[in-house]
Amino acid sequence: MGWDFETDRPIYIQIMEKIQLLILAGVYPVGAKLPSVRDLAQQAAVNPNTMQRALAQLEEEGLVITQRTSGRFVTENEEKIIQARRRLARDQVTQLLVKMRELGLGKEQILEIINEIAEEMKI
Amino acid sequence: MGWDFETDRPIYIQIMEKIQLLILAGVYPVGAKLPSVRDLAQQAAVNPNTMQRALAQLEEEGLVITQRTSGRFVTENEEKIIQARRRLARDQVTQLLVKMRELGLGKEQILEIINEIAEEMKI
DNA sequence: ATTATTGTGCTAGGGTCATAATACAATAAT
DNA sequence: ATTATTGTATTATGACCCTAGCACAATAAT
Repeated sequence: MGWDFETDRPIYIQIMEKIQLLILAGVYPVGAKLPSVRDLAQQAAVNPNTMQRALAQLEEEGLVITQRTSGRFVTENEEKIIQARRRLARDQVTQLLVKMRELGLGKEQILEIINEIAEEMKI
Repeated sequence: MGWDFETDRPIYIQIMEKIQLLILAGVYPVGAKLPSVRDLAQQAAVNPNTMQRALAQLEEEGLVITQRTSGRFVTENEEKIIQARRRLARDQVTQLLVKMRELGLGKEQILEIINEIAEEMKI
């Protein structure tokens, strides 16, 4: 199968973001063991080098901890996860509002579109 | 000066998106002449080849028309611009809602964050 | 004790992206 | 008529990305 990647951004960054999202969403819970580099690489249909690179990056964010020969684990620090989730959500919203304002839309128009699409997506 | 670019995506794509946004926002009005490839390249502090590539791409979207030796112009077809603006706005919102849902947030929480940030941005 | 699994490191090759430096043809400007 | 401006094309070079195919050291599993 493999994961879906956009063609215009480095794969290793998209992998990083995807795994981060899985952690923030609780798919990989606090303290859980991540699959091995090789397993994840196979899941994503990507070269192990690329997956290794993504995971090494993820480590710098502090959400993941490496134990040299037993594997990688989601941090036990739940507060860090909560804050990262909050920050990601706020960043996404900020990014949207900036772009909508650049398009010349006001708050009312923005909320209208959001409600319209939320309806379509059954949120 | 030069424009701001993210480091993780091709510059020519970011240029394409930026000029498209300027057109949709009316900074380059219907029928207006765009600056020349060389001028735009200098404004953006980018190689003319890169700017040329971005503009050639923009052309395929149909928002811009080229006249071989007099320059490039925003399309006279205002309806096309309106539709493109509407589509961009909807795509941005959809993209946000998908990500927020992946984060496990519900509609109420999403709207709360939006209002909070809209307040901070004085929208 | 042996084997398997873990993260990690290395080199080589092909592809895309961006820059640099020219060049050309068509037409607008003078 | 001459010059300047326009989009466009070409070649070369360096950087980064991704894959491929290895290899090694430490430890978990047997």
